[in-house]
Amino acid sequence: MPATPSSVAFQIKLKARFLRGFADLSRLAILEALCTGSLTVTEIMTRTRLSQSNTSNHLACLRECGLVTCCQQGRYVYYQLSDERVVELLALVDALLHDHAPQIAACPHYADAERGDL
Amino acid sequence: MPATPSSVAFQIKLKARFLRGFADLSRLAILEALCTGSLTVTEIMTRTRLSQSNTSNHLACLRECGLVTCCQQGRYVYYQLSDERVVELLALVDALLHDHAPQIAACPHYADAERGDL
DNA sequence: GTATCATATCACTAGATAATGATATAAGGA
DNA sequence: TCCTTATATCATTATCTAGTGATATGATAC
Repeated sequence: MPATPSSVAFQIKLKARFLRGFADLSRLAILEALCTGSLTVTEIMTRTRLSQSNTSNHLACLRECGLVTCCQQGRYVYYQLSDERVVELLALVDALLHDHAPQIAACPHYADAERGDL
Repeated sequence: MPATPSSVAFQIKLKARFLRGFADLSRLAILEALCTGSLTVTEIMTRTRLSQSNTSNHLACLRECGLVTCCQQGRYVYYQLSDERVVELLALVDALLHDHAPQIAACPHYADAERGDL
């Protein structure tokens, strides 16, 4: 089944990729930080406590998938969300999460599962 | 930084997990299929073209994270979305995707990147 | 022009996770 | 009861991807 650009399969593939932008702890932390406005890479690093190269790699990923945009000013690069609907989406997830949090917290299928902190 | 249940870090972790439910090609295909109504496991298998055990494993994942619910009827198990807001969320992603599809399609950071089908 | 700061790039590795295959369970139907 | 169908479980494997460390680039300050 080679996915052609217009096929349903291809659309779902794109959607999965897009959602993967949100589905990582580090990238999500970056996106949440950017919800309050634009930040430099260093500011993002300190807020998320990610290493420099890790932050930069994730930002590249988010940039290439169109979730964030950036503009250089002097030696600083400011990043911001590319679309206000990203905030909307995160808010919707929050609302959904509110009702399902206990189940998700208890889900054993994740490597980051920590029974201890519940 | 041990994430306590109430901490911001913990909330982001839960959110990332929740979003991972959507961020896989197979699970997303299952969720999309269920947007039209409840289906048996076999029906899901044929629509998504996933193997039996793979389908079952993903359904377990979705079930445990509260994204779908199921009810057994005879020897069939019917699955459905647990919350209409899941449909809403997928629609919002569609809208966002509409504007960012070319970028995402061209993003080289994914293993499933197929330059050929663009 | 040299040192330093801010950021990007990239190969590599460790760790996470999706897919497979074998097996188990449980409900009808013959 | 035995066979088949529908689904679940689980260990193993194959694959993917996040994180690291080294290095590169480019801007400003001295």
